[in-house]
Amino acid sequence: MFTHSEENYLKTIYHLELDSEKGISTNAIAKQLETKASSVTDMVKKLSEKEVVIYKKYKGVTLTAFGKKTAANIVRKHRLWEVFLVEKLNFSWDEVHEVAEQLEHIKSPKLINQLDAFLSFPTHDPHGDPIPDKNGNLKTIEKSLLSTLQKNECGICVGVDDSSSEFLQFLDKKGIILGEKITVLEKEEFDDSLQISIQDKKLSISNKIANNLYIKKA
Amino acid sequence: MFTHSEENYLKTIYHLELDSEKGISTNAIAKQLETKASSVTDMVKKLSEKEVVIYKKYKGVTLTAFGKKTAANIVRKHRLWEVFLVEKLNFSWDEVHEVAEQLEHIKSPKLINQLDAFLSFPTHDPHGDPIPDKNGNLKTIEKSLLSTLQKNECGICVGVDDSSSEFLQFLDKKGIILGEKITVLEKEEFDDSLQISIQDKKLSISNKIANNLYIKKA
DNA sequence: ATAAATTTTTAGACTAACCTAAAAAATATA
DNA sequence: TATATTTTTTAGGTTAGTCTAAAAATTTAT
Ligand SMILES: [Mn+2]
Ligand SMILES: [Mn+2]
Ligand SMILES: [Mn+2]
Ligand SMILES: [Mn+2]
Repeated sequence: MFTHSEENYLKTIYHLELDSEKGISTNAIAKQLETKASSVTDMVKKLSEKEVVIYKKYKGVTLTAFGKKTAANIVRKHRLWEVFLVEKLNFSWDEVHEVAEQLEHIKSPKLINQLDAFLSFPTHDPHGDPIPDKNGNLKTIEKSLLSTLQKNECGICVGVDDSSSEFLQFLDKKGIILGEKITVLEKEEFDDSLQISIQDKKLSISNKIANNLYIKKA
Repeated sequence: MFTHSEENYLKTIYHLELDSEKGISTNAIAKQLETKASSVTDMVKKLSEKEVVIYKKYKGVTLTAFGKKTAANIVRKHRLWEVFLVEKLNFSWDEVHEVAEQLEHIKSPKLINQLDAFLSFPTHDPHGDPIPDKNGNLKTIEKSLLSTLQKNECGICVGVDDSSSEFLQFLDKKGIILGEKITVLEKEEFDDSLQISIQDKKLSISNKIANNLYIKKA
């Protein structure tokens, strides 16, 4: 139905649409896919032909309902494979993205349904991102950035915003693990750094870190 | 390193070389890959550039040592994925080929090593075909076609020659399962059909079937 | 409101992987 | 051995997906 490349475009547009109201610009897509805006223009014309996006020259693109569902399914596959790699093949959470990037393009509805069952129908991937259901629906939980918590507030660490290996490895080193309770002990005014406790340990983290960690308020 | 298409060519040449002494003709490759001989000529030139095959105009191609190792690794991936699909995801042996055909192209050495371990280092795929080791070496066991057995001889059913879904589903229907002991009760002269026993059942099978089942003599 | 800067599209070109039709080489046949 | 048949290669063309450079549209700044 869709080529490897078309699928990557769809997924990118899907992600970009999640945090933006307006049409997605060719430049934004190009930046994400590390390609050129002119290549994006060509591709969005094709995607428009295939009725997965609405494209108005100079106005950017938006996914159609069909496009959204198609894209969500690719995201579903990506995240399920990530769970598989971590849970079953002992990959660490900073190693899975690249491989999932390939696996997400495997075409077999049975494969993905069986995988889902094999993994006991996970709801989130190793980075705390929600896994779309078969119909492409995302159930979004209300989560806040750690940086928005006040002194003495606490919550469960449920996800990361930046999921680069560098950041993930940094979290590993600090001992910050998804699913653990984090309490803000102290909040420094002048640099917005935090003193937190997690698993009986106390540690100090910068605002940059706090801006990339999601907390579900208790 | 190699494109999806190059990998498919390598794998095809590898399989064709297993039962042929001479160079593999462009026509043979074209037939297998359902493409045209002229396309094959183009591709073998490229593969020759990349030093995975030796190509002499009008003389066919042969894999180099490097090409053989590369091809064996693709076959290794294909067969490990087939095991995974059957053992872990409840696919039946007639459904796995198409999906493995896609999965074999996923590039990640760690993935395949971990998968191998996860599956407890299987030596054969669901069709009884051997899985090459990390270095591309195949350990071939001596097996015979069921059609070569004489009356009252017996052996373990270890593989199929034809692994089309039609044939595999036919075997399922008949109750012929890999790993089971088969005894030849009777051999008809005029049509080479056999009366066999398997798992306490007696059944009659045609020569065509007997020519597509491998037996390890007891 | 005009001009300048930025963004986006168009035009033209490239490569990979195919194709068809024609030419050339190898093989089979008389 | 000469001729006919088959196999293989070459020549030229197509499509997908990419690129650079130039043109056009939009946005920002004066
Ligand atoms: Mn991808
Ligand atoms: Mn993820
Ligand atoms: Mn393949
Ligand atoms: Mn197989």
